[in-house]
Order: sequence, then C-alpha cells, then structure tokens
Amino acid sequence: MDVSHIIDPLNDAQRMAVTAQAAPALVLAGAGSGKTRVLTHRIGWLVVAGGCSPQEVLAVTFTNKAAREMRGRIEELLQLPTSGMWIGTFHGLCHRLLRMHFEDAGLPQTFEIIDSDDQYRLVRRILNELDLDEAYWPPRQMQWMINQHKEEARRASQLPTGEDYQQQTLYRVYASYEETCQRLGLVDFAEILLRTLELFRNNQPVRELWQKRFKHVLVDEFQDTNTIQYQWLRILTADNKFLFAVGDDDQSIYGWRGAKVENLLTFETDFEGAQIIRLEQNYRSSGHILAAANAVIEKNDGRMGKELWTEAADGNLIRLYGASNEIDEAQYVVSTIESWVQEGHRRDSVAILYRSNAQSRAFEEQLLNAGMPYRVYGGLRFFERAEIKDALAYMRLISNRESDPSFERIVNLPPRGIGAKTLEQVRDHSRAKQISMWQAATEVIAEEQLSARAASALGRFIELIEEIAGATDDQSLESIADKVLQMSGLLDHYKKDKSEKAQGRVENLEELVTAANNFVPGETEDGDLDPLSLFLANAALEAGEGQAAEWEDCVQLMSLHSAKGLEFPLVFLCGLEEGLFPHQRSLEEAGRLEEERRLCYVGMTRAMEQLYLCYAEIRRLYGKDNYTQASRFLSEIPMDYIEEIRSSSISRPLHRPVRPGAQSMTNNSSASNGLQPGTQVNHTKFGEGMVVMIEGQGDNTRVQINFSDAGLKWILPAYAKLDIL
DNA sequence: ACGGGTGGCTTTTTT
DNA sequence: AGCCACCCGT
Repeated sequence: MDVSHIIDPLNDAQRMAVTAQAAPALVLAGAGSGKTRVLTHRIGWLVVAGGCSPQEVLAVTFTNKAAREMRGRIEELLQLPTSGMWIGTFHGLCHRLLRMHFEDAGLPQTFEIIDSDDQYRLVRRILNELDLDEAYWPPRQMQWMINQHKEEARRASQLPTGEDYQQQTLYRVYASYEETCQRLGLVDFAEILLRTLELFRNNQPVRELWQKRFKHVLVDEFQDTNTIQYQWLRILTADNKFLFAVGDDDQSIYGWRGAKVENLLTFETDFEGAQIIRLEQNYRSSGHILAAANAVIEKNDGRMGKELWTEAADGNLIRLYGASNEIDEAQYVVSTIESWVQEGHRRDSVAILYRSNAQSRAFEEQLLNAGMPYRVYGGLRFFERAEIKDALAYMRLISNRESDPSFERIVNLPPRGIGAKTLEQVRDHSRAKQISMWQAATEVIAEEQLSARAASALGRFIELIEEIAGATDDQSLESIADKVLQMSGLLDHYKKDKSEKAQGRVENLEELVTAANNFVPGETEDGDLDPLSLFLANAALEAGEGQAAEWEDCVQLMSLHSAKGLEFPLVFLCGLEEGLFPHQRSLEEAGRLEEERRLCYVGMTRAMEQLYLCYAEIRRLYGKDNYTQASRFLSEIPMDYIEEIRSSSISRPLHRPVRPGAQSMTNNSSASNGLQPGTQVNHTKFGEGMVVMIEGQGDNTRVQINFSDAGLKWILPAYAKLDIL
C-alpha cells in the first residue's frame, strides 16, 4: 500500500504522531505547527495503512467550520468520500446519537434544540412562574448557573441543598427548568451533551454498541473540552483506549465558559500508557514574532512546557505604536494598511485584532473614511437574527404544533390583536392541564373563556397555522420557507416599514429561502426525519455566517477569541492597555490573568510577516475618557524584538519594554504613587487588597482595589493612605 | 396594543 | 455613548 503521500509531507514529530501505535496519544501542537495536518493525515494513515474502515473513525471538533475543513482535507488527501466517517462537532455528533436513541435517552422523537436566547426566555418564564423577582434573581445569572452545573454534569437533584435560601432558590429554578424542558421536549446545548453522557452511562447495550463501533477517536482542541465532553470521551474510549487528542495548553482561552485545561494537563496520568508528542516547529511566523510570543507565554506557570522554533528568518521587528487616543490608534492602523496595500498586498492579508468587540467602532470609522473595504466578525449570526428566528418559529410550529417556544414567539407577530392578557389565560390553562400552548389555546377558545374579540383573534392564528401547514404539506423546503414568509405576513410586515433596519430584515428573510433551497441534509444512517426537521435542527446547531454579504478582498476585524486558528501576514493587536487587555474583569478573578496572557499569545502568533502592537494613552469607553496604562504584556516582551513608533501628539513618556529578566514596568508618573494594577496594598480600614484599575492623574487619581475582605472599592490615594506591600 | 421616554448595563463565544 | 428592557401614557 502506498502511503508516501501521507507520510512524506510531514516532519519528524508530525510523522511520529501520525504513525503512532494504537494507544492513547496526546499531541501537543503549538501554534502554527501543523495540527490540522496531523489530524487529517492520522486519519488517512489509519484508513490506508492501518486497515481501519472509515466507519470506525470518530473525529470531534468544536466548531462546524473546523469539522468541514477536516472533512475537506481528508477527502483531498485520500481522494475518497468521507460520508461514512463520523466527523463533526461534539454537539452535532451527540445530537445524532440522541436522534438514533431518543427513546433510550428519554426524549420525544420531536425533541427540539433551543439556543441560549430561547433558554433565556424560558428561564425568565420560570422565574415568573415561581414568583421570583428578577431584580433579586437576575435571569442571565440564573441561566449562567444552570449551564455551569450542567457543564459539570450536575443535575438539579445533585445540587447541594442547604439551609441557604440562595441555594434553595437556585435549586427550585434549576429543577423547574429541567422539568419544563422535559415536559416540552426541549433540549439546550449543554443538555445535548449531558443526555448523551447519561445515555452512555446508564444504558449498557447502547454504550457497548458505540464503544465497539469506534476503533479510533480523534479530538481537536482538546484543551477546550469541558467536564461532560471529557467524561463522554472517556466512556467512548474505555475499552480500546485509542484516543488521539490534539491540543495546546498555551492556547486555552475558554476557561471562562467551562473548558478545563486540566483535561490536557493530566492526560498522561488519566490515560494509561499515554504517549505525548510535541509539535514545536512553527511554520507560520517570522523569528522575531515567535521569539516575542514565546517570551510572553513563558511568564505563565503550570504549562506543560513547549518552546516553538522556526527555520524562518528573523524578519522585521515587531512595531509598537503608542497612540494618544483610540482615534489616533485607528488612523495609524488604517494608514499603515493603506501603504501595505499600495505595496501590492491583498487587503484580506490584514487582520485588526482586539480584546472586546466594542473596539471595532473606531476602526470601522477610519476604514470607512479611507474607503477601505472591511469585514467585522462577531455579532449576531444568520440564524440568530430575530426575523429569521421568527420565520423558523412558523416552520417549527408547522412541523410540531407542540413547540411552545415557537408558539410564544409568533402568536402575535406580526401583531394580530392577541395581547398579554389573552396569552396569560392560555398560559394558565396550559400550566394547569399540563398541555402545550397550542392545545391550551384551542381548549380555551372551545370553552369560551375569552372575550369574543380575543377568541376570534386567537382562532384566526390557529387557522392560519393550519392553513400554512396544509399549503406546505409535501412541498420542498424552499417552497415551505417561501409560503411561510408570504402567508404569515412576516414579509409584508417588514416591507411596510421603510426604515433601513426593516429593509435589511426583508433581505435576510429572502435569504432564508435561498438557505432552504441550498440545504442538503447530512447522511442519514439514523434518519427517518423529514427534511424540515433536519433543516430546523441544523439551524439550531449551526448558526451560519456572521454577515450576510461578504466582500471579496477586505480587511478582517475580529476579537482575539475569533482569531484563534487563523493566520494573517499582517496583524494589528490593538488596545494593549491595563484594564482592557488584560481585561479588568479578568483581573478580579483568580487564574484569569494567565488566560489573558494566553490570549495575547494567541494574538501574536496569528502574525506571519509583520506584527503591530498598539495602545492608546486615553481611551474613551462607555462615554468617558480614561487615562490608561500600557498593558503588562508589553513589558513582558524583550526590547530586542521591538521597534517603537511615536505618535507626534503623544503627551507623556512612552512605556518602555524591558530587557528579559529585568523587573517589569518601572513606574513613570508620580500620580499613581508607585501603584499599578497588580500591586498588593494595605488600607487602614479595608485591609489587604490588590490594585485593579487606576484612573485620573495627580490628586484626582482614583484607584480601584480588590480587597480580600471588603471586595472592590474605589480609593483616592490623595486622601486615604495606602501602603504598598 | 403599541410607542416613546427612562434607567441600567456594558469581555471574550460555540453549540 | 449606545443598547435593551421596562413602564407608562394614549
């Protein structure tokens, strides 16, 4: 069997990984070290040299994009269709398992996936039903806590029940949420994973079926796995132990949403006979960029240890620009891009990266001024848009009359005279008789509990849905989407409105018809589901692209998080200021600073040829000017790799990066009295704490301190004495 | 039932 | 500053 096309393009470490004996393997793949290549070639190796059938391979990723890319690259490598392979996201694959085993998983066949927006609405409804004041029990927080527990595989029944009223209330909300979801056949994102885990845990035949089925399990971005995903992988690989995990502890940036780097750090002890292979040769960045990134990440403790190297030349120095404010920062970035483009480079070879999305505004203004096409990543994606969700709700109600979230969403949209009071009656009835809103509505009308006017409005809605259902029966997806838009009145509703916003909505709705037309259901090893249900499930699991229209060749603007996995010849890493990056919210919580540093590392390692680092002395945030201090991360980069560029209008001495080994930032202004974020201080009244944020100058300086006992406080050092510890 | 004024909040994001 | 949710007036 000829395997040269699989083996030859690899370096030694990559080849070792790809051809590793069948045993648990962890590939520590540094940024730009060819991680996807190793994954795809590993699968190719297993199939071509290992005699493994494609059906015996399971490959898991986090995003649909990564899954698609892997599929594409395997097909390219093997010149074979990959349809028999289970390649997908954790959620996509688990959803497929749940569909196949819905009964064993305790779900109705028509179970419906709800996104976090639907989940939020549901949590609010439950708080309302339990008579809990939203002011005391913020729905966002309750939703967050429910998800937190679910991600740790904890059911409400496993919650610690104490005397604590707070805990008791959380228990009531979580338990009621669980009960409601179960009754309505609703499954949130975490539930998809948790259900599958429980199915495997509690159902031996099902567990063994899949344990035997998959001889090899491969996982991408292993550092991002959460507790459920990890436990599920453990069960799935329990008898053969052939887990092939690829990840990088230095690129773990999702700890805040439940990812556990520990899963990667303890791999060696968790999986018996595990081999660890390091990919340390970087093929992406020039020498200076890589060296600087290495210097930053070295400051973190508890790493598995890894130092990237490159055969590439040193390249240009990293350029550091200290701007006077965020407008200056944006102007500098845009004019630099203009020269770059004039030199003959493409615009899409450039990325502007920032810590928080709000920063994009200043850049967008300058790009617009310069007439430079750009694309902003982030924000609502296609299937998350309100008007799209409205149309989908009609489609879902047609497909399943019992879908309460859909009923609630569109019962009065476009407005048809069904008010809050009428709905409250329907809700009461549905709650009392434990039936769906749809059934409750029909009964309430039949029992003549409503005013004539309300009853007729509600009756017309029910007729409308039946009418659309009749007209779309057995029709193509495209035609269903089209008829829903026409008959529901949604399209007319927005067409009447001449505002720019409404016009965009009309375009989006029309785009939905195209999406329905283009939809190709995946394989159906499992499936006797109709295309409509598959389309709706797909819409929930894959929210689609961020922006409807894409420019061919434009500058890319995105948050650091969205940039992970991407690379650009020219990168601007902007807003390197204490409080913004690292973000102050991260400074307040233990362990988060290191995650911010990894984020910085991720950002720097996106750059191939040229990296710019920028900060602004004054940044307008939430409507007011803030005097900033350069990010500590800048001081962690040895000067040897940096070339400083001064703004002509800069008002105070630029921050100086230090040589390796030297103490970080010497304090420059008397204003802050030697205080800087991170400084430990003692206050006569509040005790010990850490400086989090400094604002203002001279006697007006105010310092935010996180006291270990008193919590966050603003202090005026000019009046209150602070001792530096 | 709907629209306008007011008050609170404001990291990162996938599924 | 801007966005969103809520309240109140019509």
